Amino acid sequence: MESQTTTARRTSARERLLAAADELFYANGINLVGIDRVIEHAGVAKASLYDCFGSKEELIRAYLKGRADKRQARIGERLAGLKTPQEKILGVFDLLAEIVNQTDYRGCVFQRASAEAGMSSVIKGTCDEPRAWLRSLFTELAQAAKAADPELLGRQLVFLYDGAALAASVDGDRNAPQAARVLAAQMLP
Amino acid sequence: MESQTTTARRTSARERLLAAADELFYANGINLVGIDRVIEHAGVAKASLYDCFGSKEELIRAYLKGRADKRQARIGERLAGLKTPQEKILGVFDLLAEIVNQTDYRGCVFQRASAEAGMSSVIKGTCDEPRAWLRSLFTELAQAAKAADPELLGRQLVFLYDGAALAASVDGDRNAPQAARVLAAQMLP
DNA sequence: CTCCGACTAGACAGGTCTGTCTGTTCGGTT
DNA sequence: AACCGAACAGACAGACCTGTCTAGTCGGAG
Repeated sequence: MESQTTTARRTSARERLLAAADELFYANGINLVGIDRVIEHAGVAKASLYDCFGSKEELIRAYLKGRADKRQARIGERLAGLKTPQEKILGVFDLLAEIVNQTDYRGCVFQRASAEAGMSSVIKGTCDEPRAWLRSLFTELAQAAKAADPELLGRQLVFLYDGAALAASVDGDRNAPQAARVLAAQMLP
Repeated sequence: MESQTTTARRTSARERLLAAADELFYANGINLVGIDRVIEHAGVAKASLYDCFGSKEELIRAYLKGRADKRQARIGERLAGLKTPQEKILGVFDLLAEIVNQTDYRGCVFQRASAEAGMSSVIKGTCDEPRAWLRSLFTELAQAAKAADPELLGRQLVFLYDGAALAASVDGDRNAPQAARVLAAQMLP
């Protein structure tokens, strides 16, 4: 109990910073949000940010990592309730359909961060991981579904996923994931 | 003849600025490139930039417009040499395959600018035009190919186009357009 | 020859950015 | 009671940003 308070205090600033960064970075883009806005929104001193993270880049990395873990977990949960690999593949698009219909949806985090990244290999690399993970997932499911060329099918499914996410945010086509799902269903063996 | 020199001088600064902006904005992102870098790279005085364009945002708009016109013309030329709508649709992916294999390819201009745009409706809107144009093109070709649902097919083709461009730049998958083309070919009636 | 319009060079203002540093408060531990 | 670690407030440095302004150059047109 006693050490909980200490822990609560220590993580408190960190978690509030992470929550504020998550909100502001996603809503406005990582380059257009300054440190001052983050700490103000988090209600935290600037020194606390640099004690916890050391740099803005590291805060961004933590933000991206958090998003990646969350997405991975969410997809995992969804797929656990589905049986065939075909259902699981389509389930990813169903999940995307739910996500893009959230009012504050602003596009895929990793697509946007990659576009904003400039030459920072740290951020680029952090974005690559969840992208590679999704591609692997699709490829493995394609293999389980006995696709003729699982590797090709996996890549094509990623095209559809990315394209639908982009259309939903940039073009405002909120039904894009459904349209992508229709095509995905036709591709499955 | 005499007025050509005057015109040459007037457009000279403008064109050098546009060329420099095109190069730097595309290579580094519109938000990470400052005015000073543009004018230095163009070999032009700062006042000339503000005489020609009035603001950085307008320079960005001109850069995007130039890219949009160029892409549109390039696709138009390519499609003029092809006969059936099916060939034309696949021709767009063939052209994309050539483009992403350029060594300095850094992804779709409009995808990236959209991601960087923040709340500037000017830039957002300028990105929307070429995107809408491509979607219309695909939809019309789908209609000409007597697709069951041309509107749906058009959107799905855009998903593939965007997804392939993204995979080529972000994931370094330079064969993405070919993989997208294979799928596009299967979709056509 | 004189004037005009395009261009140049560069100082400047006013703001924002990241990151550092000083000094203080305060709860929990020893 | 003394101490320590975490968080606080906020000034500060140094860089960079956009945009404005002054002052001068130069070629061609009237």
